Amino acid sequence: MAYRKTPAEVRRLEAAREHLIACATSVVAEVGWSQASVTAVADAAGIAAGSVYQHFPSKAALAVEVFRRAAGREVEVLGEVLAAPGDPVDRLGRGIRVFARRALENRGLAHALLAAPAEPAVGAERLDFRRRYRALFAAVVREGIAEGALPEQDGEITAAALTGAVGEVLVDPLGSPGGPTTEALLDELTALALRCAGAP
Amino acid sequence: MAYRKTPAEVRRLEAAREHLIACATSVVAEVGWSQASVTAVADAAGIAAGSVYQHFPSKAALAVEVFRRAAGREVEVLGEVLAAPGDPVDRLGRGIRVFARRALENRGLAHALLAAPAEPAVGAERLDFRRRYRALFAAVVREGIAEGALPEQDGEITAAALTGAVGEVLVDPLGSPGGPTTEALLDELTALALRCAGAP
DNA sequence: GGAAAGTCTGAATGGTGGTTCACTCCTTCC
DNA sequence: GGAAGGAGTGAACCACCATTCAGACTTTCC
Repeated sequence: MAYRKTPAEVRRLEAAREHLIACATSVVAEVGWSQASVTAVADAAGIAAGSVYQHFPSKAALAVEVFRRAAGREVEVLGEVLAAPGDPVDRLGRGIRVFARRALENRGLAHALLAAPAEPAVGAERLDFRRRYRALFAAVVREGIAEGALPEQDGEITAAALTGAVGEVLVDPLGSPGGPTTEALLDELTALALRCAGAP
Repeated sequence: MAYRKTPAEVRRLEAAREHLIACATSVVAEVGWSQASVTAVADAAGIAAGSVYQHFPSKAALAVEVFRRAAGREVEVLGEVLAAPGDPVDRLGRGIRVFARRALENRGLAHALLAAPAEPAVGAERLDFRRRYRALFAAVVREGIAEGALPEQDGEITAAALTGAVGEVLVDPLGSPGGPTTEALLDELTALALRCAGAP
């Protein structure tokens, strides 16, 4: 064996991979999955198209990685807010607010995660993502019911509705033009979500 | 001029076009937009691929027509229910029920209209479709507010949320397997929607 | 320094699917 | 009946991308 990867070399490769993922994420957030060709992504990362295949076996694999990273961050943040100690209804409101604020702050990415047309592999990932969101919301709703703060209801359905409602409000051009300010939109959305769950 | 279209001929062409649209709609409902190739649609209609271009200038034009027809029917039905005379809150509940029931009865089509990946032209049509749905719901919500039956709120946002909520609950695999019955799901969804709008 | 073993490149390859077009078949009208 | 012109056909065409691969360039290790 005349070649063993030196730690520096390993780090360099790792960094290149991360850089590629980061650039791909930007491209996707800007132009959507369908326009994010291998060439476009490679160009953005400053490498040749062929080099993408040093890091990922296929375009789909890269896309899935991009999705997982971004979605994972979101789920994690939401999970922390919802799992904090305190009144379930308060936490639900704060969770909605965080979910919505983050989406509004990075609309492109939010759109990519929630709605933008994508290849099947990413679509499957997205289902999982929504399911995880749903599970988080459902848990808090159930807690609220147990405490008597929320009326009897199917937590799963309410959770799905919350995800859908926030997604719909955000994805469509409601928040951009002459519409309400971000803060007003967040207030309205939070109030709506609490009504939706049946909070007084 | 040695050829003027006879009425019978015109009717025959019209029928062929309608037949093509109907078959295309079925194909789309069954396999989604992305799998509905020109060849697949033509096969379903029993004509050659090239013949599609006798009726439509491009695949996108056919897709848009298919979408418009189906979406138009839905908007019309919902519009009738929501515009009926009577208590706004009642009408809202009935509207949600109709929206949801129709979607559950033809899941494939509902999925195609609401969520399935599609080419940009169809995507644009879909935005319009959702906007029309929103406008219908928003009008009823505003009526409810004016009558004092619903609390103060931004009708547009509530309407968007209702659309998103119903869509999310329906599109994802919530209603198919061991989940609740259709009727139970409809009840739950209606209750949720009314809570969402702030009905007592 | 130089051989071995990578990494990187980007033009060529291949598959997919919408669109075209030369041709056949059918309807109209004299 | 037959000329004129539209409708229908389906194989060929073409554009678009993901993917590959032979060669150029780099790094490792003796």
